[in-house]
Amino acid sequence: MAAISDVARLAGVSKATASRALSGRGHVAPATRHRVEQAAAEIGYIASPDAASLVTGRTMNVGVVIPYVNRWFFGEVLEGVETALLAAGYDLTLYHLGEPGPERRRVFDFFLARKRVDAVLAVGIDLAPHEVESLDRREKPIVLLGGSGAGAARLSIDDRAIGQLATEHLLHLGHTRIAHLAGLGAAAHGHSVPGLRRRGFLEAMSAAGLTPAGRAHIVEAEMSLPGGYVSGLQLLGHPGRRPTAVFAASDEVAFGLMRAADRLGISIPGELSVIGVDGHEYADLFGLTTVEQHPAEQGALAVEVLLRLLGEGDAVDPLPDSGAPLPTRLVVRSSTTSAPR
Amino acid sequence: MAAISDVARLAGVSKATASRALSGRGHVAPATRHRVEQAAAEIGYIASPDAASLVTGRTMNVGVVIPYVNRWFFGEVLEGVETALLAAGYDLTLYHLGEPGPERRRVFDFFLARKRVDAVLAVGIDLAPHEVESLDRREKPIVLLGGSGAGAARLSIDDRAIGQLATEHLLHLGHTRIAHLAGLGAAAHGHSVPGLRRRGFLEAMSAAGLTPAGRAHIVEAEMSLPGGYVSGLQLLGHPGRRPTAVFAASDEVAFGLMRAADRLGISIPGELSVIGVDGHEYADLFGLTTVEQHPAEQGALAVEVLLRLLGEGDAVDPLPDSGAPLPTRLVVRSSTTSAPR
DNA sequence: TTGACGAGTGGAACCGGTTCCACCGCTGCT
DNA sequence: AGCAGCGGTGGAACCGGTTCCACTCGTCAA
Repeated sequence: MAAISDVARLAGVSKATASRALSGRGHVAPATRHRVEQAAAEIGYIASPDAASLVTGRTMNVGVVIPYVNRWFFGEVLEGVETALLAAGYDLTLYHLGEPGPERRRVFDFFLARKRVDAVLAVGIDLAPHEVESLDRREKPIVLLGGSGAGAARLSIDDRAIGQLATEHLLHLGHTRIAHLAGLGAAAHGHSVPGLRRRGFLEAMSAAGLTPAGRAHIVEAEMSLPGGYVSGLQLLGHPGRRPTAVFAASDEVAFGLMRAADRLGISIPGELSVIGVDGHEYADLFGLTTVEQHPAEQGALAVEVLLRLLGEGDAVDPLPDSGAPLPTRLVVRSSTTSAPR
Repeated sequence: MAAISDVARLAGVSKATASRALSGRGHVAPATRHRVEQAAAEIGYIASPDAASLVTGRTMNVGVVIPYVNRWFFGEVLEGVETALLAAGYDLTLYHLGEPGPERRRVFDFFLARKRVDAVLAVGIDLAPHEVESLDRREKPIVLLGGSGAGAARLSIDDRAIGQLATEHLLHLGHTRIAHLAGLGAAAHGHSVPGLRRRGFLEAMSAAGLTPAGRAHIVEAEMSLPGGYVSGLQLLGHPGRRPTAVFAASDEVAFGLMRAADRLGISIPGELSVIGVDGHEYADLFGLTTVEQHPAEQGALAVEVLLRLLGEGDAVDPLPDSGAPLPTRLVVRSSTTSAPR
């Protein structure tokens, strides 16, 4: 349709001047700028981002890699990221990485390697060294929110401290038979989110002189409500040595556990205290005690860091709290209470 | 980095031939093609999509406009859409439209109007005529999944029929005092999703010779779990003429209602039958009777239609069931039972 | 008065592909 | 034998911007 040369002709200036006037770079007399803007508006000129990208090398587009969109935490992050990017004039290209597989390789080698994104924001993903390097080589900044990957900027909460804090809350209430509904892979991957939360749990327990009753008191669950339900039934199914309190690796897992308790006729918090992690939007409704984090804000913050890396805005102000873990907060509700007797 | 001219030089051919060899368009001798591919692999050549877009006008990128990412239905659709687009080699640029506001205008006038997307897929959004027209003028196909917008290809379930079906299920069980937890705006916007479901409800009721007991038996709720809880308390709060069955406009609303019933000590299904709509992943766990739809499949189907409109693939095979409503299915679980006495 | 400098502008190269057109040589048909 | 037709290839234009460089003109300092 309308190209910048049309605008230039209509305004009686050269392409060069029209470009300067519209993009705001370089010197243009105010009167000229006005004429060009007028002309652009008149013919409904819209710049082609492709042409601009081709020559500047900047696409104004950020790739977001995320393992789930339908888990509360990730959906919330995505919303925060999208809003922040849009506000900065950036597009967001979404890559939903399922379980590690051949698809994943395709995303990194084909989609992200092309010159279509200026940077990559990975949420809750463990990046392999060659994946980081492949993006590094193309000088695309990477920001990690949670997850891991050597050599990339990284924001995250302190999952170990969270596990500790949640467990200590239960300990302070006098519980001693405390179980942990961990995320899948907690035992196998010590550095993963489930792994760190599990470690915090174990540290708090042993600091209190307690050892969880064997593997019966640490059960792994898929990090979802149904996962919590299934593993919850398993955990609570043996009436003999049933725990009086459970630290669930996420709120969704906790909801599933509560549902399982309900099904088994175990009252909460009377017979069982439950604490989760996340600050899920339903936590209040279900009276779930939890360690809150704020995924939408985290997403916005990650975008801020990313824009800094891209040299956007005044490079003067330093990164906000770079290095420090993101804020979390213990919120006590009705799902936890003192140990029975 | 490496440009196609480098590949061409290394392979000893012209840019033109290198381009043909790599893109697969036009005639190239097998031996030549092989030499070019070899050369491309050797220097790690990756084509610049910007340059290609500039000249072909095709971006291999689809804009997806969605009002929520953190509602189950929408998250599920998004996953389906993303997977299908990725498989076809397309990128997905996400635009999260909050409530109608100034942001929305910006998305349509600035982001979508540029030449960066080949087509737009709008999920659950009512497009204003000028929004459709603005995209039409730029010859960008639009596919609607749910929502409305004259002049665009549209896929949707039959929300009126669903309301009718759900209500009839309750009627068949002998209920007569049936309430409806409608979505926000159901009364005001008759053509919206909540509006159509409400209409189906009313039609089924009057076909059975019943009239809902005034406005006390149709309450509007935000289409979320907390929304269903709040409005559920309101609906069930008057013990006098409490309904024996409720048709909730979505599964999430139904979950909230069930939670409210729980809080009020009303047993389900003993004292109250509940039916929802969606086929939420938690429905099975909570024993919720529902009219299932399949958002991920719907998303994939919408992508298929979109690719057809873009002339992708063999244009021979016709649109799948174009015009016919998307499939839904009544799934009876333990939240509904015969009317008391 | 002269020269340096900066604002303001135009010409042209350039980004990295795709595609039109011309051309060559070979096959196969008349 | 002559020519149409096609496979195979290269040259060059082109997509729509941005930016380097050169140039002019006016101002201000030496």
